[in-house]
Amino acid sequence: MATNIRDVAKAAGVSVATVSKVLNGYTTVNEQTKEKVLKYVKELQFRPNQAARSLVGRRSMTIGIFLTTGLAHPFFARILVGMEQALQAKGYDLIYLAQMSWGKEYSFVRHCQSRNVEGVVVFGFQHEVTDFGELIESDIPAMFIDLDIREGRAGFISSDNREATERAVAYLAKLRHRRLAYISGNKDSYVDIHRFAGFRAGLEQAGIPYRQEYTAEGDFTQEAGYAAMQRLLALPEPPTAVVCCSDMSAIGAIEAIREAGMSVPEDFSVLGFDDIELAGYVRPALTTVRQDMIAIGRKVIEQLDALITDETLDPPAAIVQTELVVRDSCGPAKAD
Amino acid sequence: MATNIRDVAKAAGVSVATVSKVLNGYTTVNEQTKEKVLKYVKELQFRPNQAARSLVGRRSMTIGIFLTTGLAHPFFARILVGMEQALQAKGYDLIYLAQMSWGKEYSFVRHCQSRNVEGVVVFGFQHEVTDFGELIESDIPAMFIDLDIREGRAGFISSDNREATERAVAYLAKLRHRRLAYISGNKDSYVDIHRFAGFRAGLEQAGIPYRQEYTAEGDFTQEAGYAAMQRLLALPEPPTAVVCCSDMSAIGAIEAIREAGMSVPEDFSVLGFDDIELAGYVRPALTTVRQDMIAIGRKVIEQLDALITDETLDPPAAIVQTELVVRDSCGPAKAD
DNA sequence: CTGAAAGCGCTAACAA
DNA sequence: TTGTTAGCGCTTTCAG
Repeated sequence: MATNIRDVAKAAGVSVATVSKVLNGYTTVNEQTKEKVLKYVKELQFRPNQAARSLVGRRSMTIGIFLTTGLAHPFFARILVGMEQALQAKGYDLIYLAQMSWGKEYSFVRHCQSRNVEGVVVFGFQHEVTDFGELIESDIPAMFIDLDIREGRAGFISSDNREATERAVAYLAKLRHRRLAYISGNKDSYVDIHRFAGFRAGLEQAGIPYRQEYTAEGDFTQEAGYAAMQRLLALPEPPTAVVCCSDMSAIGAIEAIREAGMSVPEDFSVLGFDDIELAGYVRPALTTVRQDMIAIGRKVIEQLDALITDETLDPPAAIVQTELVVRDSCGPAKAD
Repeated sequence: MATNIRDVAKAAGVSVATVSKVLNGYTTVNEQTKEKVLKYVKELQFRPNQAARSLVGRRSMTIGIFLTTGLAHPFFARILVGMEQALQAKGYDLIYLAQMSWGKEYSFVRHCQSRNVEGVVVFGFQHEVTDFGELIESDIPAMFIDLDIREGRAGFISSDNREATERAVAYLAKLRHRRLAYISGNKDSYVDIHRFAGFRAGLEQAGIPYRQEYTAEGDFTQEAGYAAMQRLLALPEPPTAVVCCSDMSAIGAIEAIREAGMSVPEDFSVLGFDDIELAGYVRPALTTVRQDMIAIGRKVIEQLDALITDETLDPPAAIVQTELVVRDSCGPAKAD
């Protein structure tokens, strides 16, 4: 059986209260006694039972995680890596609330409460999919990734989507492209709205008029990228370059371009977004905007911890820098 | 504040004991009372506090997870997807014990105990890296993935590595390759031992004598695959086909073959293992052994649940079927 | 500076 | 069939 505080107290010849005080850093304990207690804590490898701890109102050191998109999301793994570092630094464990499915009978908030979760990180891209009202009203500290919710005790974090896309357009413009297209992600998603805004801003910067027909709707997937590109190519005056809202769309777009008998980057430039692992392996290797998912993971925990430990803190809207990774999918515009 | 059992009892006009009995499925409760209690449970959205529950010795419905390799492992995401299904079905939540680092000061087992974890899944590939002795002695039900530990209350699960590789060799032999090489993973890993055994068995089946010099040591990475292939290519009589212990090694191997001025699959056939996402995207697309990581994830939880709920159960050694995915990286041997 | 005792939310004997 | 009560392991007043 696991050792408990009484075992330690008995071994050290003190009361459980004293052991508890030592463990919780009270200064009202004699240095001698403290040493003695600590000695037995180490010897017995005692770790206070978290359940009992959180029961008496102490911190549970548990953070919950929820994904609206399911575990299969391509970034999830990397975000987790980043979270891991911060989790360790701050002393939290991460609990994946598996039974969750938002809706009528089931209450995510209740689930969190029953698990004594101190805070929760939510990862997803669409507002409509789920109703976060209950969570926001619950006053459980929360951090959203790629979802601009900032209300009550909930903040969010995301990449600098707008600037990143603006820079991407500038890069393409420097390659002398003038007919620039945009393949969007899901139209109402936070990231798409900002990337699209960046696209338009970039156009303006470069003195290129915006053309409605050069915006093709997608949904972040390869299939959508493929279909969107086909539509773009069917235009009377097709574009010569495209910025895609995701690497997967970019891959789909390249597929469509190839099928139309053209090659990338000679005839057409394709710029992606994300820099997923695949990006460096497909041919041509993708020129793309790298999102620093590890930094996002780390920061989301740091911010959440801040929210948890400081009740008065205004919920953050954290932005993480991106970087344009130049590979082989973009080239100079052909003089025509 | 979260509702507790007393709130429900008060609302329903019964004692807390009655509420508890209803919730725990005791049959000694009047049908009327039960209905009434259930009504208020639903109305107040009551969920018993897990901490209190596990404190009194009830099940915590919590499974811990530990990765010797860190979160960045390429399979982890897919395994998680599989685990998710089973977790939901069985009603567990998953806790990632983040502060862990095995060794002197830190006890993984204590950590599990302090979190009232009912069972734990461990994922990694090398025995040496960590000492699992403490875990095995602790009697905490455990399931290892790709690590053949079967002792006490610990079992394991893995793909049919031996048969898979044997089949892969048979496939290559059918393409009339006779000079078959093997690029290994870490030599002492469970999976490599079995894959290598399968390689030799396949050779024997095909009536091809084993040649020591055709076995090149790697460590699952792309770099190792690249280096191993270079060594193979430098042989006086180089092989014409290679089976690699991972897709990443296969990708590295292809790189080396190209650099040597040959092409895949025309001059050299390369067969991978895993079928990671990349496998279908690199050129040539990899012919490879697909590991069903989703099934592994699902099964590992099911087996762990069995171990948890049945104290007398013998720890399982579960094997999951693989499938040879034929793409473009293997072709017929050139008649020479 | 130390310890006795109450109580966190829940379950399980035991009484009624 | 229901309620009273002790106690899980811990923290925290409050006396000593």
